[in-house]
Amino acid sequence: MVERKGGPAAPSNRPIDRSSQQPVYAQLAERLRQQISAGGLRPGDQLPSEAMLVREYGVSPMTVRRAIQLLADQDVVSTAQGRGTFVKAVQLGSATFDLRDLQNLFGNDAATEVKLVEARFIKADERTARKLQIAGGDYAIYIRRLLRVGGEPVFYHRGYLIYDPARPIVESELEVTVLRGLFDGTGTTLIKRGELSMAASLLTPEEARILQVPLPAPGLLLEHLFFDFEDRPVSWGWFVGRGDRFRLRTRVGLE
Amino acid sequence: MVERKGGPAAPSNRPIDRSSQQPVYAQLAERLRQQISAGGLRPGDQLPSEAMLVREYGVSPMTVRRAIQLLADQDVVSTAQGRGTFVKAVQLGSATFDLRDLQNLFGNDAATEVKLVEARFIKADERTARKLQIAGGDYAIYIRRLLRVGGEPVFYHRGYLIYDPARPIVESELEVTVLRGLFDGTGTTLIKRGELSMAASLLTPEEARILQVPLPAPGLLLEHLFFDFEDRPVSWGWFVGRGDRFRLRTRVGLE
DNA sequence: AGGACTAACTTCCATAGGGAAGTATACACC
DNA sequence: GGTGTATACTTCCCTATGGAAGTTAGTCCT
Repeated sequence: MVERKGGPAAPSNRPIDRSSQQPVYAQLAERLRQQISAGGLRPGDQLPSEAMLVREYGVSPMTVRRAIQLLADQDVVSTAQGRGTFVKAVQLGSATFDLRDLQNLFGNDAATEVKLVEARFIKADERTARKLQIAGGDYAIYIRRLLRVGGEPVFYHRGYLIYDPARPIVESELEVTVLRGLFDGTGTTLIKRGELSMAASLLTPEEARILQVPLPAPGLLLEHLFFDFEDRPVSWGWFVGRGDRFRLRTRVGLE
Repeated sequence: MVERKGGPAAPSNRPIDRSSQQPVYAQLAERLRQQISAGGLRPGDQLPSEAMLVREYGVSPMTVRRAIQLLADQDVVSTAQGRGTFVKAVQLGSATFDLRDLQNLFGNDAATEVKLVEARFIKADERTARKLQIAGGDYAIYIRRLLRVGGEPVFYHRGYLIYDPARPIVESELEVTVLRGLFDGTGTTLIKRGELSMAASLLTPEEARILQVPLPAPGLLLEHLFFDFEDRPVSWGWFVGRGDRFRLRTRVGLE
């Protein structure tokens, strides 16, 4: 048997595939993730130091850092300067629900249709005026829209829009396609930021009628308030979805 | 007036502060973000190329890449090899609700208490057996817990735990403190991954009684299924929160 | 007019090395 | 026995450079 003269430990598995389409740093991150997933490294355990990984896999320090940073971004490991890199335990608190599932409702599928139920001028009541930062009694636009998938009502959307002839957004917001644009970013570019909140509610009689469910019924409420690039409110509204049909899913941990 | 012989455009603002605590790449990212936020760069616009930013700010290419990658991670810009880097429009679909708010309920505040309502053996019914991947009729552990903040009930948690003397997790799961550990990752390290889902529901009479609300009432339902490092189910359960008290918030866009 | 090729851009990847900043530990000293 | 100090380790940051890979626009040839 011939003694290796290389490092103290033999290269853990097969070496990195330099001809692969996948970048080296991604391959390295994948290796480490697999070691954790397979149980070779448990939560709290310290990973080999960057210098060791450099020797072990024969890659440059920056590449190793890049791989570890990737894992840190994904909450798989945590790093502490001067101490080392450690495997993170699963955190329920780090779970994130995103609205991409909801976005998929709009996507691709031609069976999705948005119907404009109503659009008219109203005088803003006290709450609406406060949200839109206009004077009470000023005019705003009130719109109601229904999102149907395969003929079935899924989402009911109501909102108030700023009415200001100097701001062109109103016109485009009335387009039924704008709903979809809001989700995938293809729509108007006049919005700088938005505040969202989600809660469970009881459907009002009107909501239940539109969504065609018997009362009492639960609804998932998604409220949104958008601002333009001058930080002025542009629109305020909310989606109401059937509680029994609507579910957000996510995962924590590995794989 | 003396003509500058440098680049075509003068250094946009003040130069990077090399003595700052904040790393150079972070400062650069912050500058670019501000330019976008102030409206100097609108959605769809192309950012200066990496080479130009290198000249403009007098930093190395890798540092520029780092800054841009940071913005790309945060969905502020998108990059396309060979074409350039562009400012992204606000996407509702990229919004993420995370449970950190919920985690804060447990944190620090001594006014938070977890009360163990019940814990006993049960024979798993068909649905529970399927979720936990055990035989129907096998024993499992059923626990009910109530989370109170400032004396008021906020969350009601029910769950089924695998009963297996060979697996030590059961003991620790019964500890009331484990709920908190699940959120911040300080608890048991035996969990490899989890599947979560969230929906709106009507409170059952039992839930309404425990949460002290009159019927009918909405509830926010958070279901969870955890697996150990052998990919076997460990626990299945769900949190029910008062719909009128419970709200997840988030933001999209800048600032 | 239409198609192949070239040149000039872009982002992306990886290397090699230097130094700053934080942490833990062994060891001499009082 | 405690206290400071030196040392070795860690992650972190930045530089400078070379080339791969993708896109776009123009030029030249047919």
